[in-house]
Amino acid sequence: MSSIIDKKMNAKTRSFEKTRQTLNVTGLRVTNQRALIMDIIRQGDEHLDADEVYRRARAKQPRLSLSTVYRTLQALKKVGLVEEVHIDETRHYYEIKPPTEHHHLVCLECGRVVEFQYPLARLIKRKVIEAKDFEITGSEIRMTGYCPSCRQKRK
Amino acid sequence: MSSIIDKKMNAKTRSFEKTRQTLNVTGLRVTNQRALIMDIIRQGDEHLDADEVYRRARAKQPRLSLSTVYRTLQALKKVGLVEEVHIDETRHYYEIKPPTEHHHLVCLECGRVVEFQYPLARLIKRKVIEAKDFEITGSEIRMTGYCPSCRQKRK
DNA sequence: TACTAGATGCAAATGAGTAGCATTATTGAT
DNA sequence: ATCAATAATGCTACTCATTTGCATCTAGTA
Repeated sequence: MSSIIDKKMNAKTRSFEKTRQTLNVTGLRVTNQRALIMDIIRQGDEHLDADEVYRRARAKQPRLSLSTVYRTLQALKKVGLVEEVHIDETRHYYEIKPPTEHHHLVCLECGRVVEFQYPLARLIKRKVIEAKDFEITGSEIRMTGYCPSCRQKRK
Repeated sequence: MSSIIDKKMNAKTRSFEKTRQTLNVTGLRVTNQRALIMDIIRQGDEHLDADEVYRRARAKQPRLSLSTVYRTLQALKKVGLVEEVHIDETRHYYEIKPPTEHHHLVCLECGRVVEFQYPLARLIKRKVIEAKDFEITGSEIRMTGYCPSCRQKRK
């Protein structure tokens, strides 16, 4: 039975279904809005802010409201499915919680964001935990500077 | 002549004068408002947000406006005299640009902020520069977690 | 001392994020 | 499959940090 369904499903539907599965185990109710929002973040190659998620989501579900986007983002963050990143100071961005730790490098000129890997956790966490006796739940490195092409232009 | 003045000056006046000197070399005009604001940040042991700076400043100069605080903070940041730190997501905090690199550890429960030293620059910058060819101008680590006393309470 | 660009004060605007509340939809039990 | 309980949604109105426009003032300089 599910094989028939499988054959009918295109790539998009399948991704959507997978998202529903994922949501299901979190205890959150599985609504179309949530599945859609999460799907958008999963598909989104860049970091998306609430408004961009909203714009993309409305293309599919015009009645969806911005509050729902905000609330869903908070909910997904709380259950650990998405991560909130602080790339610039004016808004929050979201990405699917990544399996490998990475951080962000922001060009002050053009705003381009480059990710870089760095095992901050392993190196620093232990020291900080020992020294300050904190229980660490999250860590983020944000570096700012100028990307190659902008550096060129400035000269 | 200056010796007479020196004798008349109390600690506060002296700090204020020092601040004027500092401002003078930046090319920024030395106004009472700016000297006062910078002085407040210098004296402030904690991290201050714009509103707290405003409150403290008005005690001395009641006519000073909040816009001036914001504009001054931006100006001081631009010339590199103060640093903007992103401890929580709702507002910006400011501190005198420190000689030794340090970062912040925020308790998610009580909001307490603990600084910790870590030579991020030396360790990571080189790698990032090599790998991504960025020119790095600033870096910030923000770790979140639970401080000892809040951890206690949670149990 | 007079000029002038840069700084200030005030008030109004902006914009991200939140909250209240009536309506709707999901889920677990019947 | 139906239904009640309750979580989620869609509005709209709000909050609150930060910004902006503009008339006025003032520090630095000729």
